[in-house]
Amino acid sequence: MTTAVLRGPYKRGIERRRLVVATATEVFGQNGFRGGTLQQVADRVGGTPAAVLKLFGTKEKLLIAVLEHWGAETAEIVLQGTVENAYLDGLNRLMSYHVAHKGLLQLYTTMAAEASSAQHPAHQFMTHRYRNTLEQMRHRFRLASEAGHLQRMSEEDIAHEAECLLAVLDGLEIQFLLNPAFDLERSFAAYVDKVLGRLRPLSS
Amino acid sequence: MTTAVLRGPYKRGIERRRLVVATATEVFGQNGFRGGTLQQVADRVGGTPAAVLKLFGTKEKLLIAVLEHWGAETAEIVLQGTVENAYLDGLNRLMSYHVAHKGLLQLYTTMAAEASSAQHPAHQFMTHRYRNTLEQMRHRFRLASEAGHLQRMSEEDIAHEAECLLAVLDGLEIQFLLNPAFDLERSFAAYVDKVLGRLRPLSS
DNA sequence: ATTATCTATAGATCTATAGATAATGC
DNA sequence: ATTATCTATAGATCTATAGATAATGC
Repeated sequence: MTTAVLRGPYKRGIERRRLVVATATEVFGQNGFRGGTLQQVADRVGGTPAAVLKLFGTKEKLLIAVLEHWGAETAEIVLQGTVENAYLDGLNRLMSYHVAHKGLLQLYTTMAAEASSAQHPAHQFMTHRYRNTLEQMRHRFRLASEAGHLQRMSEEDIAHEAECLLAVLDGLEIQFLLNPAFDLERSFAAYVDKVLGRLRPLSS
Repeated sequence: MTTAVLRGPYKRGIERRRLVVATATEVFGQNGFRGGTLQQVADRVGGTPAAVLKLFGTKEKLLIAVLEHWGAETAEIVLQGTVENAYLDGLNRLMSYHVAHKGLLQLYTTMAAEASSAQHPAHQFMTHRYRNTLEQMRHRFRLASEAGHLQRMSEEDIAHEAECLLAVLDGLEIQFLLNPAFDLERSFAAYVDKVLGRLRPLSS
């Protein structure tokens, strides 16, 4: 009776997983989780649904992998922002990234809408994500305000600015997806400028 | 050889269609068009998928009926706004309606995201809808500005205000769907007040 | 007599599993 | 020897159609 030794995934398998995640991002983004199929993913990577499932176990686990990849990717970009601008420059960078990676953007907006049903497998992920994002935005406005980079703001003002900022972000992204000619980066940057202009300290 | 005489739908059939459209709004809103099934619709109205299909022909035609119903319903509400406020008060009313009719709101946001793929049956409908909505918002800002209810605005300013207005509308709705405790009406009204305050003529 | 609904079913999916074959890496 | 991939397939859907039965309204 020999003991089975787990060696973990091969190098090629890891690379394959990466490709499948990127492809599933597009498929789920364009058709939603329930509408997108493993067959579509397999076709696009040149393989079979069975092979895709062996790599991730179930369709739901594949979605989780896709969402986590998306979360890590975007968080890193936003954190490149600076305190002076309440990290709004990081959000500008995020817009550029989204324009360049439309599949990820489609996944994000599709999941935000689809996952509002409590039964959806991404429901928890998305509600947590939104709560966290709003909290971080408030935190950054607060930091910038306390450091004197922005006016003094009440907690109410901070909450409202954060809500509107996230809303404009999501809303302009939808407009871009429905009209590829729409200049997402320019429009969002204009909103950011307007916000910063409005909230700059009066003294300086 | 008798000539077949078309009598059109019975009273009960018309009522049934209304119920199916309302139910399909929820089903497509919660699961998307591809994810939502005729079986789900049939279960909720207490019938069979075959009966639902006989009323609308195909699943796609049912979606069209749902979208047209939604378009008519919302357009009527927005038109209750006044020129003095660039019809922004009509949008406030729309928010109240959406809070009271969550299924319709879910359909709207889900379709906006899902239909960005050119293959989606609602693609044309949604791209047209967004183009029209933006055009109407610009038109209303222009009217209010020319009538002296708002500051003089350049076409660029008007375009940017319209984009942001629609974006905030969509974005705050998503936040509400992902967090039912979120006060959508209050938040949107606050944005509207901010916009009107910023754009009121300096003289008055 | 027309419209509406149901049962039954065709034909095409979809997810997931089983078992065999191929590729990778110790 | 383990991991990865394929073929084949089970079992459960899904849309849509055909044909029979029930309900509606002239």
